Formats: sequence, C-alpha cells, structure tokens
Amino acid sequence: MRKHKDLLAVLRHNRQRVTPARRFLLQFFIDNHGRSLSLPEIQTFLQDRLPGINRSSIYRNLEMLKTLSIVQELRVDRKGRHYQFVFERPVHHFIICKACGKVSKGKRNFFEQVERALQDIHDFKKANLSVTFYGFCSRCRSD
Amino acid sequence: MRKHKDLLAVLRHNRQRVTPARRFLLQFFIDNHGRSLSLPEIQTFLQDRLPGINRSSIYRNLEMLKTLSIVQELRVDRKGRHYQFVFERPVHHFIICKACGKVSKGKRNFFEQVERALQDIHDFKKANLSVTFYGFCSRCRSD
DNA sequence: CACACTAATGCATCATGTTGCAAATAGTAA
DNA sequence: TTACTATTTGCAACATGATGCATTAGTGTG
Repeated sequence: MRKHKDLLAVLRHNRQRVTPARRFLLQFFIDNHGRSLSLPEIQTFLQDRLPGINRSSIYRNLEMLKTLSIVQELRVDRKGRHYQFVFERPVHHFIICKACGKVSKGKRNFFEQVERALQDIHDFKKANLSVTFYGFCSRCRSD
Repeated sequence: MRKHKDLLAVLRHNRQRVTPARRFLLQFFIDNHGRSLSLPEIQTFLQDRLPGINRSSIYRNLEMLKTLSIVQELRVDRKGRHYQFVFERPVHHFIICKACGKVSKGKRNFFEQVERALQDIHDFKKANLSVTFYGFCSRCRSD
C-alpha cells in the first residue's frame, strides 16, 4: 500500500514539484483507494481546500499523475472520467458493468491471460497500464 | 461485406430515419472500410457535401451509428476520436501502437481468448463490442 | 537565508462535446 | 398527393477540456 510520503518521493524522483494542489490530490486518492473518483468529485474536493484553483491545474495534475502511473483514467460512460488510484503494483485491468455501473478490478489471473494473448498472438508487448472492459456482470444478467 | 442498402435497412429496422447526412456518412464509412476515420476527416467530408451541417448533428449521428453497432469509436490519443466501420461480424478488438500509431484489428483468436477469460475468470458475458489495447508493436520495439 | 533557475499556476482564449427547444423533414397512411 | 406524426436538424447556450504566455512559487546552491 503506497503512502503519501512515498508518492511525494515518486514526484520528486521525476522532477515534479510538490505543490499544495498535489499534496491534497494525493491524499484524496490515498484516502479513497478502494474506489475510483469522478472528476467532479475531485474538483469539488480541491476547490474546497484551495479556493480559486484553476480548472487547467486540475487537469494538468491529473494528467501528470497518469503519466507517472500513480492513477489510471477510466471512462465510466460517454461523459465523465473517473480516476483510480494505483495503490498496488502491478496494475490491473478494470471491468465495468454497463447495467449497474459497478467498477471491478480485474483479477491478476485475468490480467496475465490477456497480456499473454496479446503478446503471443499479436507480438505486442508490455502493452497497457490498464484496459477497461465494459460488459454485464452475473447479477445483472438473467441467463 | 456490408453494403449501403443493407445499412439503410438496419437504420429503418431500428426506426431511424434515413437523412442525407446519414446516407453520406454511411457511404463514407463503406468507401473507407479498411481504416478508421478521424472525427475531423468525417466533419470535413460531411461539411463538403452538406454545407452548414451542424456539429451536433454529426456527433449525434455518430453516436447513433455506435449504438447500432455500425461503427466503433476508438480513442487514438488523448485528443481525437476515430471511428471504425464494422464491416464484418463478429467485431474485433483493436490494438494501437503508441509509437507508430498503427491501428491493427485484433485477430479472431485473440478476441476469443479475451472474451473467454473475461467470462471464465470474472463471470462477465458478451462484454464488449470492442476493446482498444495500446502497446508497442514488434517493429517499434528494440528487444 | 537569499538567490537563481525552472516548473507550476492562473488567466484568457480557443477547441471540442452536450443539451433543450423550436423549426424542418422523413415516414406513413388516407 | 396531401396531411399527420414523430424524428432529426439547426441553433444557442452551456459544459468540458486544451493551450500559450506572463506571473508565481518550489527547489537546490552558495
């Protein structure tokens, strides 16, 4: 489980400066590591603590965290991105039920099978930080 | 291989009306079935033939074609969506090389393995029309 | 602690998507 | 053909996301 201090070290190691916005952002992700956070929810949180923070700063910081593989971006539906804290490595795929909206983390087993198939069949390697699958979970199916 | 006339039938069957914009759009996809079309390219094409056509009509029509599984939307990079005509069934996954940008259609074999893993391991079914994988193809790797 | 260097922020502006509503138009039946 | 109805379109307004640039503020050094 990754801690706030460790993450600040990751930033510094990548020549990224530790600003107030980034501290709050990381803390927010850590405190909610079990679930993915919607963009509005992140915005509200930050604007609460740093009144007047600019939209573009939020976008740019989330983009940066993505680049450093600290968070993953998911598209839950057409509008609305979510951000998932990568709190353990290696990262996983995500599976979203189109009916109930539940976001599940793909099992390691699944991740490995997909990666292996990608490499064996298509000669693609170390392809993804994550892939998001949309489907219907067993509870939302009648069959 | 799906023909213009067949696609119009699909529209009608789904109570979608056949408008000039939709005729042109479908023809454009058919004429370029080998590759995915960027949104700007689609816009230019339509605005050429239907001067004054509104942005929202284009978005709405592409959305409709997605819903009917006539096209698939791909995100090639952060900005910029592409649309891929589903010219044969069953549909496939797509694999995009982050280095050279090449869009490959996933092999049937790969598609099946992924779907099977998704079902066996996560009990998700008939999950996706398509999934897009990002990675590095053999030509862009040094190993 | 003060300074210099560079990266991050705010701001303004632009680009891209979305949405509600009135007007236009495709499908349908007489 | 005409008239009717429901869908699609254009439009306007809004929401979201991206970008160049001047200013501000972290960070390392002396």
